[in-house]
Amino acid sequence: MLTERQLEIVLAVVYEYIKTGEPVGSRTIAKRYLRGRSAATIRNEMADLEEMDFLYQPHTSAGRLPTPKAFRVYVDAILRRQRSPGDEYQYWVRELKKKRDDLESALRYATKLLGDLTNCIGVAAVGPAEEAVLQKVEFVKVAERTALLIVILKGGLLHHKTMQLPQDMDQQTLDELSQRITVVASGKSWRKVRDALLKYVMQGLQSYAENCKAALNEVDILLLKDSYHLFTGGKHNILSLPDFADLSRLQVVMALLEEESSIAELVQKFSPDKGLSVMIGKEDPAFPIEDCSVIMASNIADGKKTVLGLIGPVRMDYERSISVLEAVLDSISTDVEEEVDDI
Amino acid sequence: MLTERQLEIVLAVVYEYIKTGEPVGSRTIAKRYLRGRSAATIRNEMADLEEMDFLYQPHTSAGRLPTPKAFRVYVDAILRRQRSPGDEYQYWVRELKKKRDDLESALRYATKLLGDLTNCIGVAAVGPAEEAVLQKVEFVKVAERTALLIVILKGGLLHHKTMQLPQDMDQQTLDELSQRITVVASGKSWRKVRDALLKYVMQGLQSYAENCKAALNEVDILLLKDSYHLFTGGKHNILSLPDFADLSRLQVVMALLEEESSIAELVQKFSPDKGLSVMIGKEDPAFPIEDCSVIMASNIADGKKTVLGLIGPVRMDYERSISVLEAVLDSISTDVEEEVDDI
DNA sequence: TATTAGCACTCCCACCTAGTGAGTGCTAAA
DNA sequence: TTTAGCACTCACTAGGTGGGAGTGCTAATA
Repeated sequence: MLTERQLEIVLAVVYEYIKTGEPVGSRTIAKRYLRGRSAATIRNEMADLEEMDFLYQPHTSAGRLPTPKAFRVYVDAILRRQRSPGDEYQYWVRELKKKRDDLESALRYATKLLGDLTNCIGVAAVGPAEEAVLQKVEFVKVAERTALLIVILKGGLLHHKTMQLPQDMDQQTLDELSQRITVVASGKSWRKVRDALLKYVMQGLQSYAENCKAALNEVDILLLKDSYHLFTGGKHNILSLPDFADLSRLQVVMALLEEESSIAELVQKFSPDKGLSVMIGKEDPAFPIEDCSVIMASNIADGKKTVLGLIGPVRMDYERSISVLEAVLDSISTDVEEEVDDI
Repeated sequence: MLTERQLEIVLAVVYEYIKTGEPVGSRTIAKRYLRGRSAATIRNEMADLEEMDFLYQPHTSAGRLPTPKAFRVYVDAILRRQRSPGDEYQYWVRELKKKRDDLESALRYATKLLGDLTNCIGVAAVGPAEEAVLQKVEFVKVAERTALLIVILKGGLLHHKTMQLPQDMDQQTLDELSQRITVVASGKSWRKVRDALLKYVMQGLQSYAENCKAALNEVDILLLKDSYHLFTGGKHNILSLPDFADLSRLQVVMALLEEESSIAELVQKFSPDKGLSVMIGKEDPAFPIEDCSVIMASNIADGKKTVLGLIGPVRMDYERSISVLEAVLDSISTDVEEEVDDI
């Protein structure tokens, strides 16, 4: 589809455009990237590339700008090649690792860091605690037919939720229920024990069958179906970018970011085994903003699916952004070992 | 200090400026606000008011703009007079009341609502649970000399925190400790029982005196000294305001908002018995942004100090903003009754 | 056939130049 | 004390100009 030389030109235009933000002329390319050829030759190639929708001119007598298609080619080239971890920002990443206390605050800090290091907006999302290992499950009665469900995960993480009970239940019976669940589930991941649990839990609590089912279901929701919790940081960074000098464009981006639902959709869609992915311009309908790119990567942290991302202008330094993102994600991620033990 | 007529002119200039955003001329004031007098008269008065630092001219041949001093006069006049609850936004406030589930999400929603209704940035902060009534206190061992402290408040609210124990302690002893604290504190506010608690808690746990002290201290921190948790919403609103057409100004505001610490300071300083207060321009050093005003009000919600605020341009519709803020705050606030019972 | 030098052409942009109008300060009269 | 009148100031706009970067096309060249 593209000749070797055309590819070279496309990559050069994108690279130069990312650096300067200005339309790139044939002379520049000839002088800095394809020294053997003259500007006229490049011009001919460029005219072809324009027909093929890799380049376009903002007006007749201007240089060329890359289209999203050209960015795609450029980013794919970066992703294909082996990336080396940059050094300048390693200090910050170590700093983050040092401060890493609970996941929430780590992510909050990470989004700021991501944003500041790349001049983009940092986003983070934690999903359900699918891989987490349980330590204790407890129900506390807080009102008639209302209980507070508390799940403590290994490492001291705590999840809780207020739930309605189909039948009223006194605290003693709730304790019995808590006890039964804890005995079986402790030291294992919920995903593995949930199916085997109901029969055992019901023993001695037959008259509360409905409650038992409801209780297990709520734990299910809490640990497996909990929606993603979002963080963003460094929003102010993009204000200084020339790409967003236009206020109306800025407003669209900010409004979308505050909406959260579209970001959540984006994260939801992004399955962790995808590694790292880059969306350019309006490639993904969930983030339909021209001139914005999204980079996302994910891993497991504290037993939870964790997605880290960057939102910035299409004209961003992808190379740097990607390696910052990878480094930060790496320093957030943890592997929690699970006790091997059956019911 | 100001004659009756001068005051009238100041209020008129502020009012007109808030409406139009343009410098206000003597003719406008004469025609719309002081019909008896001619423009020339108003001009003379205005020259005096300029000397007194209530008005200024952006350039020689322009109308007058109000200084922060003039805004102060205007706002004080509003605050002095009885305010009527507006009707147009009552629908949204009712909606908020309907959705009011847990305090966190209510505040999150409230900040959005505040922002959208007033075209400002909504902020909210919840402080320590000073007034809350306890239901249960529990310690769960999660590692060698590390325990998870869980405090359940009446109504099913939960606070938790990981703490270090001076001495190691097995779960059984931790249970004993939990039990002792719960028995005394349940049904009362922590503030009232904390001082009387230590002696009782130590009984039977003499050899763990250090741990007991540490444990009570941690509950103290969790319930009384916990720092404010901040929310902001509707940040995108100010992007469309002509007052922030200047990107650099916008950037300063956004950066400050993301910093959080200065907002926290602002909230911290604001003591709840102050009712409602308005800071104009750089009146408060904690929010040193020219052309920005802050309105804050606070109350108790779910036993916690709750501050609601608005950050917007100095040129905002104070009348509307104040009444929206009061209405939203009112719909968030709750009074929790406390059981009357002594140790 | 691919490449290149030359040249006319296009169009943005920065700069300048009135012209317009809203609003002022000052003065002198009511 | 108030007001009409008038000269003056200054931001804002529209229209005009020159320079420069970059193009497309053509014809000569390897």
